[in-house]
Amino acid sequence: MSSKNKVALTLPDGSVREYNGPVTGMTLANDIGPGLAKAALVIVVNGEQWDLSREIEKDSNVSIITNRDDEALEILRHDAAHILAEAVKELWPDTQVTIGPAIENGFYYDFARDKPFTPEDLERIEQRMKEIVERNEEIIRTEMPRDEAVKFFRDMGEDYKAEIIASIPSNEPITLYRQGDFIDLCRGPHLPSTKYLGSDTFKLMNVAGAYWRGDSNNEMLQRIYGTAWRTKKELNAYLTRIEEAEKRDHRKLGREMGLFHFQEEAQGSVFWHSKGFRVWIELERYIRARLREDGYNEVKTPQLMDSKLWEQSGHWGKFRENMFVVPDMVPNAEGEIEVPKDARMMALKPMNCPAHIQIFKQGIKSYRDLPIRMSEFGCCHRNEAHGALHGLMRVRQMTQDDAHIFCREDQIIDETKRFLRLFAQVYDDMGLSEIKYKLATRPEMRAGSDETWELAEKALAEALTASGLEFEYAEGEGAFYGPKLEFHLTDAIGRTWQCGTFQLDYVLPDRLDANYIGQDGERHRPVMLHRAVFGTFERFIGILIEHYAGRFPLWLAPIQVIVAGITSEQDDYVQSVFEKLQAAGLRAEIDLRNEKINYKIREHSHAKIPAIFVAGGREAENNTITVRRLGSNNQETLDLSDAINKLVTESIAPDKR
RNA sequence: GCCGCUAUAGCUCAGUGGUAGAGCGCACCCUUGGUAAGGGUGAGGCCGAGAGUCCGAUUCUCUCUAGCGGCACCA
Repeated sequence: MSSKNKVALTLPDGSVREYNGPVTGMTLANDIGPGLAKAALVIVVNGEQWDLSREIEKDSNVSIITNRDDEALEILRHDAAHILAEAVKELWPDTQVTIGPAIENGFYYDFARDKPFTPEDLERIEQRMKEIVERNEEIIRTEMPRDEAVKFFRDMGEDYKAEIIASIPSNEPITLYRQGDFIDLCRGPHLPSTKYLGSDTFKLMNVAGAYWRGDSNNEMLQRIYGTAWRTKKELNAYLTRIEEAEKRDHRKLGREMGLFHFQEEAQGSVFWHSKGFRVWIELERYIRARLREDGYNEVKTPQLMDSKLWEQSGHWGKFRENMFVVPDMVPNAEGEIEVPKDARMMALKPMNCPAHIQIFKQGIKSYRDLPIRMSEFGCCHRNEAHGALHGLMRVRQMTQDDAHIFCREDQIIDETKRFLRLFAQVYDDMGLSEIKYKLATRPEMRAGSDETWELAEKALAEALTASGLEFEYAEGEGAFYGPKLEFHLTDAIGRTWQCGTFQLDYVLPDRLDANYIGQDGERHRPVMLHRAVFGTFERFIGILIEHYAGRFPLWLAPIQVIVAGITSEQDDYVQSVFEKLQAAGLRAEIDLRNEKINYKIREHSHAKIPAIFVAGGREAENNTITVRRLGSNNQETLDLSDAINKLVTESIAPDKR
């Protein structure tokens, strides 16, 4: 028991330091050693990050965060955001500040103002930030009573800040941070002064619009993004990393490799060129085989269906603005389009599920028939917002490797596990390992009872855990008809995309009146599991292009091998090699151009062709071939049949190995 | 859909109030060369679409369309 004034601080190594009264983190660090005092950034007091200048009044467990700790970077970036805000306020005092957190790789700050920031403004701001860093302004924490704080910010014309205070729970203190003349509402903690952020370790990246509080009903603010690091070296490494990553961008590679293109007349829909479509064909063959192995039966359902069905399914109500709707009519002889009032409305399917239920409903199903795993490479159309479209990742016409599993409630966990096994197999085959698993739970707007949701969410969590997968919850992100598992992959630029999905649905079978006869002779509702492994071919191929940086494994490569001759003397031999490669089922091309071998090698290497077969006089004479593989500067001369066999073996798809 | 930026040759990009240029690619010719660019010649553009200002617009202004970066929405 410590006396009233004494403060005992327990360090991570278990040692205890006693003080005769309140003590700051800075004092403690100084007492431990001058080296630590220099490196110290923030102190953790009973698990909570505190400023070094804040007085610790009670016995506590403490640890000191230095520049070397990962947490330091986040605090540094948060400081950078404040310095950004200070710079903007100095340059344009009328601009209102709102929020500015640290994010992955950097920070941002949202401002409210009429005039947009220009690139020149960004330069000025960055320059001013450097000045503020050099000023080495002390960052001072103060607490303020709630009412006073609201008035304080209102008087300054900072209405957003006043609004934020109102949303802070009443049991939490209102803290302000001052640096120079700039005062911001902030939870903290911050570093002792602005110079802790180096003047050459950060960079402003871009400006973008962002809604106040993330709500599209609110006004739009101007967000400035920046990146910040411990050292200039780290900053440069990051900038280089981004540059490198941009080279893998599937939109760039897709054009360079001639895989696909987009054009205005078909916004958001892909023109697949023959090379790109070869990847698709191979993937489709592969997943079809995997699905068949796993007990799925493939179907094909209509593209265009009466709006009545969509009304019944609930899509008309919930998904209407994303649906392409067409009247069931043709233009008159003059080509004019007049839609009669009573025209039947048809919709291009945005999903396959209602159609699959129609198939399920044909005939009477017994509990013995379940589960039924019904798959379809369904081509769907969704009228995505213009601003959402993004290369292959977000399109308006997409083909899913979709399937619906109709099952009894007692089969849910087994079916989930079974799906997770399939999923793991497929992603392993593709060499994709960095997958984020998320369990999306009940949203505010939802159908079904809480008990049902409780059960469904538990079932998914249990199946994930049983499959040994680590996951995080995405609260409130579930579909209105049920919770879902989301499988996220990251693209070259660091954005994450949901590919595979697994959703529980108690609602749709009910709305569309699907039932089966149970053991008890009564009718029961089946549970419907919506699931996709790739998600959509479009997005998945986009991810694969970036994942492989265009260097597809042999089984997926659009062109697997190119045969090139050294001189025109070997044209006949080269032609015969090419024919043998084709006969062996390989995707081969031939290069008889009047170019030097150096040139051909360079060009085909740039085109990311996995194998180049070179034939000169020696090869033609001995019936051999010299093989050069992508990524290697070595070459190897082999008997032609051996070389072909080797390639054939290597190009066997994972499902046939 | 919202905020901002961009749109010139197949690709990457210069450029100008007086209707355009480079490199790569492409075509033809010379060259027959052994593993990442051999040489020469040449053909390609309604300067995204529409309107306005001007004697004259690819250039300035406005509208539209598409793309890009975010936000919102979502596989």
